[in-house]
Amino acid sequence: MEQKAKTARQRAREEITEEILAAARARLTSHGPGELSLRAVARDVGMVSSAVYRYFSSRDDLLTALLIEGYDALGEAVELADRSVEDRTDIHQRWLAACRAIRTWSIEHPGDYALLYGSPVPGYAAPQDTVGPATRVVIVLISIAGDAHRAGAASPLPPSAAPAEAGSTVAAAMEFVEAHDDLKGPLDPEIAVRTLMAWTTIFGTVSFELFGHLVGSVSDYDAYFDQVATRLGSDLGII
Amino acid sequence: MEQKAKTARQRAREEITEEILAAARARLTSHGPGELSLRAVARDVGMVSSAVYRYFSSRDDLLTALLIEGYDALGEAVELADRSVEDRTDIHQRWLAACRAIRTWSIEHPGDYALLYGSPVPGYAAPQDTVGPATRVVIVLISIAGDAHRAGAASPLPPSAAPAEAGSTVAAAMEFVEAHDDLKGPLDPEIAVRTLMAWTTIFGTVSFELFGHLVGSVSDYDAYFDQVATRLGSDLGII
DNA sequence: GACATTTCAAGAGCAGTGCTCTTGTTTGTT
DNA sequence: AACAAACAAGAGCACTGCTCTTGAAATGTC
Repeated sequence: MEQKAKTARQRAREEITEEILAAARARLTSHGPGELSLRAVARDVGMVSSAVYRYFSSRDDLLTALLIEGYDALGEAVELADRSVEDRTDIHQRWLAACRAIRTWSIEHPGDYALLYGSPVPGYAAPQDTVGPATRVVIVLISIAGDAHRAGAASPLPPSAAPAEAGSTVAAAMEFVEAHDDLKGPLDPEIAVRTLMAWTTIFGTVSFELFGHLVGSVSDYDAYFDQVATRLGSDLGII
Repeated sequence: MEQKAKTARQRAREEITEEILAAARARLTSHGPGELSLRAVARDVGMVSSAVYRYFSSRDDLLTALLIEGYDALGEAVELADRSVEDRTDIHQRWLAACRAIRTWSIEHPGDYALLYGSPVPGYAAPQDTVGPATRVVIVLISIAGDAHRAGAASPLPPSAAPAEAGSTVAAAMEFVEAHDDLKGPLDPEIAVRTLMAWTTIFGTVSFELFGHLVGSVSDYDAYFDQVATRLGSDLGII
């Protein structure tokens, strides 16, 4: 029964916490993560800076909260994009939709993207709470690849010149996949390597686009990204 | 004749400029680019902060100088690695050496790497002076791919599901290559796309390793990188 | 050689930052 | 009503990038 009475203050706390996060998020899209000023977000929500420390024990703490929110938002966008393809056997469309969702979300949230996938603040180690949300994207990619191969897609062959021990280098990833409930069945080492590579290439492409490394090389970023995504799916043997 | 007299002061200027850059570079390796404090480097070289402004008109100016130095250092390391392969027809070794050089340099200079390929400071547009040094790495990769295909390597085929206009998306890159003196001959659009992709994947892999996104997925980073580099060369049709 | 000009280093100062500590007030519990 | 916990505000510390002013060198000119 004290829930309600308690909630009176707790609800205020949650609301203010949310207000702070919203203000921080708003500042994040215009400025970068490094420029996020705790005093500025405090002013935005009409507080004095020291009051914010009752809700977040440090600036890094605030960034961590934003980090988790960001990973979750991106993960949900990608999951939604995959789920939106009604014909679940249309691997090509599912793959393309997931890849495009990554890029679209990133372009729409450049500040968040820089926080998630840009250079981390030195001396700042992302706490364990972030790894769960952070894996949502790659889980979507892996499940698409897994569905494709369970449906009969041929596994890509390792190049003849490849160093021998392909599987052992990504053993951790394969363990993770097999321990994950939503991903059924074991994972071919070659597919594991290829999916990791594809994941890396997608985010490398988005990073290069957002950070300006493709200026002068790529003229049509939308078309280029589709070309990349298609080749990645082809190299994975799934489209 | 006044060169010597003038040089007395100018040489001191150059030396101090170099000292500042060295101190900044030293601080860069331990802390990140965002944390680079102009006042701290001033203290390191025994000056007061305001004196530094005689040598660099702003903090961004200092960062730009470090940016150019970094691109040049990385470019030179990669060029050297390629040149060190005596048998110029051994494309496999050249490709692997160049790829490994990128990773090795990046791991040895994480601060510089974050400056070059991490999230840029918002509102900071890299000036034109940086694009020359910045292209040195990709030029090495393109020249290796070009040598391979001139020596008879088969061009990779675009995937059957690929969107039609492959070449037009990377027309700018192809123009750049054809205008570049050290790169002889025109460039197959498919090779252009594939080389851009490989370049992206290499830096994506290094970024993911340095920024901690592969923790829990990859156990042996050296071996994993070699697996990636080999597959990239294979997808390019050059090894 | 004496004078004038430019270059340089230093200091003070401004507005901003993250963060801590103290003070007074509000809220919730007994 | 009394007490404890939670809270907002302010002052303050050490730091940042950057500007402006002051005084001292080094350089160029007569």
